[in-house]
Amino acid sequence: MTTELSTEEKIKRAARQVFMEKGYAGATTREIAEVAGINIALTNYYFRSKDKLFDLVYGEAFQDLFRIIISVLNSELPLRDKIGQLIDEDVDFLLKNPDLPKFVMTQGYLNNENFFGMLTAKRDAFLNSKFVVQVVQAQAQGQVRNINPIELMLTIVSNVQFFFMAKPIVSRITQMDEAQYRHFVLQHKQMVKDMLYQYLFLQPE
Amino acid sequence: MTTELSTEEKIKRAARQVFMEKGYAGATTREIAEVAGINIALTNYYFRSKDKLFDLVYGEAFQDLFRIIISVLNSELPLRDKIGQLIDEDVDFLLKNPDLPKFVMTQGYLNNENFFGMLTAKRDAFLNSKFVVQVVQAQAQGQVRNINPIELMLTIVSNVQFFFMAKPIVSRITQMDEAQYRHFVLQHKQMVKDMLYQYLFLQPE
DNA sequence: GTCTATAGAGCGATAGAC
DNA sequence: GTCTATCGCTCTATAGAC
Repeated sequence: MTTELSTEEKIKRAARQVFMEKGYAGATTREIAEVAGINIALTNYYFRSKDKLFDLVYGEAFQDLFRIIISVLNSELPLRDKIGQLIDEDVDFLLKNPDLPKFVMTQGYLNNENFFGMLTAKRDAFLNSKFVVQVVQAQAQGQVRNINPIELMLTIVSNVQFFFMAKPIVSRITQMDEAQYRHFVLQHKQMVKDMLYQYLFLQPE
Repeated sequence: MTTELSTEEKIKRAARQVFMEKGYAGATTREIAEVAGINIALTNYYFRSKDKLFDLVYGEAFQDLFRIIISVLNSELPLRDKIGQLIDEDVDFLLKNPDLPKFVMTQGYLNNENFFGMLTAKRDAFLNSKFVVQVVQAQAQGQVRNINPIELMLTIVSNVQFFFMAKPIVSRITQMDEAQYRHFVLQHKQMVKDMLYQYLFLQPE
């Protein structure tokens, strides 16, 4: 039995759902209020405006993802396992927030100063992470192919996010239902890992 | 000297630009008319409604991409070169239509019957392509790793599209300007090729 | 805190003059 | 074909009662 949520929390959850589904322009405060089971006036009472509510929802989701990723980047795992776990965590997160990539890519949101500052901070956290040290060291020892760590990270993300962003189109083309698609994505993780390992880790001759 | 465009063509180009930039919900017929240098009434005179104009723009862009891809799939190239060319053509197309993936992924467009029919036709064209025959044959001969051709194609697309979809965020994180980002994407093509070749083509022992 | 009612702006679409 | 003017609608935001 779920405990009764505060009105504020109900609005935030409704906003997350509707914004993620429709994007900023496509979402309306009316629909958010309806989903939350309250009226429009209350959304503005708690969050001042549609803009501010959007910023909040968007910022929180992003923070969550980055927090997880950076904690993996700085974990004690060896490089190979760490790459595997980055893929696992990325998939897990997106299974819970399947519309986030769409949401992220769609919004002309990047002029927002708060968001820009956050991005810069995360970039620095990445560059100073244990992960980058591990990559550079392994490359110096000739164990790992010489690729820019940022390009590597982006390649990992690329191979995961795509299947969430393109889900509507891919699941139609492949005629998979919800459960089948989920299974496909989980299985695809292993292919991505195999591909990256095979490419990255150089065989001793 | 560009020859003078017809009003119809001016509207179509303006619509392409504005829809790709803002998405369906974010775009307004007023802005399209303004970009085209005409008034709102004319957009409706030529294209009846915002919906129909959107369908047209979206459909044409999609057709262009699929036409190129399918012609490569059925070309006479050996498998390795064909995969390379799929990557090249995909990148080339997206350099000319950088907002198409965003446009595609964003729109809750997939309920449209025309579009669904088109997708199904393209899926069949893929499954019946020379490319699929080549993959299956090479797999039967143990030259290529056993992966579903659709998953392979999606992986190729995934590794290209991402850098266009995520461009605003990636170019900010990496602090690259327009020219630098273009160079990065072009260079990244080779990494994707190397990665796929390394993974797919099995070494004879 | 929560509601109803509504102001004020912007939207898509069209009527009607030229 | 092209325009101006405007209708009717929906949106965000808020005023004001409870």
